[in-house]
Amino acid sequence: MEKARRKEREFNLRRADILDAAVKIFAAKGFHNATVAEIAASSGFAIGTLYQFFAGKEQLYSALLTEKLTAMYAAIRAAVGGASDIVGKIEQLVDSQFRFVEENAEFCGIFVRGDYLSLSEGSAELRAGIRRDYARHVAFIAEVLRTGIRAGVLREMDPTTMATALTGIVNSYASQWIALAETESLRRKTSSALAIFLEGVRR
Amino acid sequence: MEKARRKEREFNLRRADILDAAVKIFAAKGFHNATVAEIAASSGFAIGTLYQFFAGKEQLYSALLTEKLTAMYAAIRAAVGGASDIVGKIEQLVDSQFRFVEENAEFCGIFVRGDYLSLSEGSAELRAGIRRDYARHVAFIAEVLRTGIRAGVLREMDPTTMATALTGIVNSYASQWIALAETESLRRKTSSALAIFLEGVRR
Amino acid sequence: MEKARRKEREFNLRRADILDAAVKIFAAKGFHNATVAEIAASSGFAIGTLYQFFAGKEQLYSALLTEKLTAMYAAIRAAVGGASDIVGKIEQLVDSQFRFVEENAEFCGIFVRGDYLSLSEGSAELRAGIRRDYARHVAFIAEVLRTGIRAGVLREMDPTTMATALTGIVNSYASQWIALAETESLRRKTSSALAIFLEGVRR
Amino acid sequence: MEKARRKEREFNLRRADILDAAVKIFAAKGFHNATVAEIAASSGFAIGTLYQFFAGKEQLYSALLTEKLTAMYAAIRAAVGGASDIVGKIEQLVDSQFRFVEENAEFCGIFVRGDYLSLSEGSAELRAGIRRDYARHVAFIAEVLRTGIRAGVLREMDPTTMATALTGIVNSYASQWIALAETESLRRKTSSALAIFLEGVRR
DNA sequence: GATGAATGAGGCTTCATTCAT
DNA sequence: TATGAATGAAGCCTCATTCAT
Repeated sequence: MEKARRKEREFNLRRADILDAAVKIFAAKGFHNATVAEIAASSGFAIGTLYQFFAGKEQLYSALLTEKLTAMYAAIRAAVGGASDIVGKIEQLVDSQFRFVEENAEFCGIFVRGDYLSLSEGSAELRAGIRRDYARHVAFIAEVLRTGIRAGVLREMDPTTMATALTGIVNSYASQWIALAETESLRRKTSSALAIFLEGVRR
Repeated sequence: MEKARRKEREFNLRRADILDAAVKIFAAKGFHNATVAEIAASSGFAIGTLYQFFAGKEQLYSALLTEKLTAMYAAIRAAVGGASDIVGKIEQLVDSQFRFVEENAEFCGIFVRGDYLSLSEGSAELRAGIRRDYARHVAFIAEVLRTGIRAGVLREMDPTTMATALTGIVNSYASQWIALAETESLRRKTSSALAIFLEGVRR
Repeated sequence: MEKARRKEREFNLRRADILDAAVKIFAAKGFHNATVAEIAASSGFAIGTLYQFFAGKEQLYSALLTEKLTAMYAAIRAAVGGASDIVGKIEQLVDSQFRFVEENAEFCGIFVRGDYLSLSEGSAELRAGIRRDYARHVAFIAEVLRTGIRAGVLREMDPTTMATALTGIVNSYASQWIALAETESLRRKTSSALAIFLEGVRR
Repeated sequence: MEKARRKEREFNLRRADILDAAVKIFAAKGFHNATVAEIAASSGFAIGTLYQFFAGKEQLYSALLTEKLTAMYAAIRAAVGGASDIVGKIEQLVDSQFRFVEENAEFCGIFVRGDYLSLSEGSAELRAGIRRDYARHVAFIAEVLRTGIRAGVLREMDPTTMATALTGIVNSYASQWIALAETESLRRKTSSALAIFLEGVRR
């Protein structure tokens, strides 16, 4: 059936419209201060319509976080996979994350704003899922770094600790960029972040 | 009047009791899921009594954040001031922050949990204040680092960017420690963080 | 036109299908907890289609009650009309009602469940109609009994009161049977009900 | 503490006020068409206040039914206990039930209206409880009648069936009285009901 | 000063009904 | 004619705040 196809495509488009509207509101006001009515109005649908796409406010929020983060992690892995040498991989790590932040500034604002997890106690599931995915991401980075250590390019050091430092630097640059609503490209900072991580700041 | 003194001292003690109870609740459930009734019960006061110490829930939360952060920044400055050379200052920067996190794990959990800013739109004031203080903190660190650059110890590089990287590393270590509820002292990680920041990870 | 005939017949068949599906749902969950979507799904029609047969949920419910009850009253009258003597008529009264309950257990469950009248204030009409029909039914029974009194078979007593007692006994037997989901035939109880009504329980 | 006493008494008074207001509304409009706001307004409290006395709308309704029915069953048992001979006991059974109906016409209207059980599927508990209590009541009546059979006063017959018939007659009289909003005392009908139950209608 | 019961605005969600396809 | 996605009014409930005791 051709019809079913089109239906599904339209469904996904509308769903994406809602998510787009929701990101803006959630990023601007936080989970609790955003109202379903507001998101509905902003997405151009009636309140009831949202409930045909998402089972509730929390599920909408949850879908937002989960899907975007999944995409981000995937993009980063793809970028890293495209580089051949260690340093290139680390550079891609930083650069692809910066690219994602630039392209999803509003979404990332949720994290800088800080309320990405202020949900009812019920949804420990989402919290756990996000944390698990983050842990996996750090583990992935650690694995990349471990290769560098084995290759003798990086210092002998716990790779997870190294990965923690790297994500810290990257997140901090990104947070600054978002918080200050800087217009200059964040990606220009890639080399700076990379340099500090690789060479340190001591002369 | 001696009486007025005692009154004030008692007032401050009670106020601190409330804040202590509030930290635990806010850290455990987030701003919106914590109820005033809960905080009152946990602090041993009646609901109405809380309103004699704080004008409202947001103000209580605000006081909590502001005062703790002020103390933290002050502690860091004091620690840095106690060191004479650049590297020692940077070490104190890291170490004193780690110490604060260790001693205020619950409070810092608020930040890792992420909802430190999920307030009503009205309190943009608090948000702005926290951001301003953070910016000042970064500026302070940048100033320390600038001295290091001038002294030829650190690389020629934008000191604010350097400071951003440093706070990123420190926060990332701290977040990991809190999120994983690690028991081992966070301060043991000081040298590791310092090494990465100063020397980088490249062999 | 032959076509119009077939159309009408089809219309009535579909209508009956919907009513059949509706009885089950209403009986199981009550008027308010049953949803139109549920009835539509269960009857195999689309939601919108239901509205071509019934003007609304209440009207559907109303039609259900009215038509079934009308059929029941008619069946009872027919049965009573088939008997020649008073006692035979009363026996038919009881027996035909029991038969209807057995054959329409789900429908009667609506009454035992109790929400046959929990409608919006608007539909006082239906309420009134059902009550009127019930009053007529009681009046009909009273008339039958009056004949018995005149014939000297029954005690001198207000026939309406007698009729009230009889319907009470019958309804009570039926309710028990439905509530306990008994498998044994309810009609076996006809003689028992009749005996109590006619002879009483005193030895 | 004298204070706690008074508090509790006041609490119960207010609670009773709410129940009184609720009976009227529920009886007039049914469970689903009655709104919490309406009950609150009618009882002179704010909406939120109701929730300090009852956990929710269903619990309020549930308390209403449970408490009233418990009182009714208790009153009936007390009345029956006060009679010495079988016939006197049966008479008390009928009379005390009629008295309760007269004194609680509004409440009993809930049953005549019929929606006493149209609750969400969740509260099967209440439904089960009411049915259990009713079964116990019938069993109690059956026990009384069994004594009459043993004493040779009543016919040899299944006492539960007899009890079913008796409750049917009584309920039917009561329903008529409520439905027709008759002003004449229902208790005058006690002897009529008793006569039919004991002697039947056959001359 | 301390208390905590009362308040009621505001949020999330449901579902009967409509109407464009 | 049949469909079922969209609609939005209306209801239940929460909880920060007040104020009479």
